[in-house]
Amino acid sequence: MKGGGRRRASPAAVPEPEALVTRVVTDVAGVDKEFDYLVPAGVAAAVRVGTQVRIELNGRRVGGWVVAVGVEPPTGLALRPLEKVRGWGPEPELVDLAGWAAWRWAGRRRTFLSTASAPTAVPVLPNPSWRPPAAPAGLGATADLLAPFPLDRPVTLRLAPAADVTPVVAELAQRGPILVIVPSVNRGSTLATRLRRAGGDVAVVPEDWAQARAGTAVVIGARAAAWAPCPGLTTVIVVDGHDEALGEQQQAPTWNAVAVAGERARRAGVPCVVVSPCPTLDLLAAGPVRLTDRGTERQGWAALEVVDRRQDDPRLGLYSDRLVSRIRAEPRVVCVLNRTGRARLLACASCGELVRCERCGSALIQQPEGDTPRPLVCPQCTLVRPQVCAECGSTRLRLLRVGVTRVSEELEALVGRPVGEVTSATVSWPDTSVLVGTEAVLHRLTPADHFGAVAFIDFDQELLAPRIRAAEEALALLAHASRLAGGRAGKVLVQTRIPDHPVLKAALSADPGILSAGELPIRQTLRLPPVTAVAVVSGPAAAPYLDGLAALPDSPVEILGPDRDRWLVKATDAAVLADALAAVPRPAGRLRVAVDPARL
DNA sequence: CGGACAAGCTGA
DNA sequence: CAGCTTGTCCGG
Repeated sequence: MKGGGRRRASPAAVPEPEALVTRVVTDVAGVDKEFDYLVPAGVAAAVRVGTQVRIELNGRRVGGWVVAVGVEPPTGLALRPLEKVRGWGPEPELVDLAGWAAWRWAGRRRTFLSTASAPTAVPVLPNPSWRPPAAPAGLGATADLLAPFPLDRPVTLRLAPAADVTPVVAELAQRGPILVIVPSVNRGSTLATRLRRAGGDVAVVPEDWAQARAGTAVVIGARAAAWAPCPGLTTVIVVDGHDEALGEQQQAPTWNAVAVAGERARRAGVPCVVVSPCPTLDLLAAGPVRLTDRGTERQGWAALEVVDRRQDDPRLGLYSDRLVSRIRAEPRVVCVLNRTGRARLLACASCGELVRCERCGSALIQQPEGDTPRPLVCPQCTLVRPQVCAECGSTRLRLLRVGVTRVSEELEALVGRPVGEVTSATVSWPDTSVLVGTEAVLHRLTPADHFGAVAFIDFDQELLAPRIRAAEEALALLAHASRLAGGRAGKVLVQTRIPDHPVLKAALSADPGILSAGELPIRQTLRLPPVTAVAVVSGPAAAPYLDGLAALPDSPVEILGPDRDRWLVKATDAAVLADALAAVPRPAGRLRVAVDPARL
């Protein structure tokens, strides 16, 4: 702090040499620049790195974050004062981490600062609450896994799907404040409840952001919690580190909570502990994996039954005899099919033409409700047309791919019991002993719902999905189902025409290592992550940007494409890729850079 | 992002 | 040449 005996700040625009000046990153899309402002004497104590402020920029009031205090502004500028101090913001270390993430995923700092901030203004902090949960009575087979951790890279603990992570988290909380990142809000509230029951002070973010910022024993939250405040942090824990929900896949920047957690822990000099029943190649590449004994691991995976459908007549449809008899035999079953609605793909029974939207070309689906014949609707542009073929006018249409609604109707008839339906859009579902749902059903239910069996109706859809990590995600589904079904006592059934797939072998023997051993050579051959680092570049401004990348000295990146106006940029590792992407100035216009996306 | 301002197009 | 559109620049 300079100018202890500072004179009163004059209202004049020309700063006095000793006036306190801050540097601010604005919360305005498109303004990726820092601006300097004077700190009014009355609020100087509240202004630190991370503080959220309001400033006047070009005649309008906008939000921003203080990223430096006591800077030397460029000469000859008439500085404005800060309009207002909005309240507490991210810790200074997280402001730095936002800069790292902006580099790592070719994004903007404000995206990450915004994620690291409270949902509503926090003018004052509550009192800290440091009470940890009671230490677990015994850790059993997991005790050895908690041997001293390296501080420079994450460690993955391979715990079976049905294993409870609460004792591990409680044990680590004995060392001081911990940050726990989980893949879903549901998972977070379950864990929070258990830790609170054990007497721990727990802040669940984003709701309890202010308490987390003030200081508490355990901070828990979903993906964005990788950016939650946690004063005195001693360990970062990621639960289900394989889960794709830990990565932002929809919009750029496509950051990943496991990578943020790892870097955050490394910078703080504390361990990053990742727990996963099925560590991905990305996790294996990031750091060592610690295993329990095989017997313990087996106990946490459900018995898997593979129904080989290669010999079945395709006209038999989605339901093998074995599937139907198993569902009849089980007291409570969940069936999973990753498609909503009645019919996801229709063809004309006379001319064979696919039923597509005449306006936008996407496949029309059958309206899920209403009178028969059900009209056809376009999921893309909401065009509606009666059930006729646009080519030949025939009204006879054939179902090529069936959706969840249709399946629940058909199963009800086949099994002779009422069937409920759960999709991501479902608010509440009936208390039936058979449920049919999209993958969302696995996220909505918990082991406490006592569904002892999970059946995947069309598992090949998962195994063959056009995503880089499709196989790993398929194994993750089986792990999730195993947890829901209650481990060894539960049952998981899959219908498939690829019964020898490594995913199924791995789940059958409760050994996820079988899948990684098979996947790594594929990634090596195709030169895909984690062997390389890739980015997909698209948008109107992509072409000049790629010209810039191609012109970089020593060609650090390989450029492939364009394929449908998208280019693929490959480098030997994430740092080389990030350096290259940052070295080229972004041309004006819209440009999307997705680093390490789910699909290419 | 959104305002300011400059350069380009149009029509009477 | 007013009146309007389109493009580029800039903000402390």
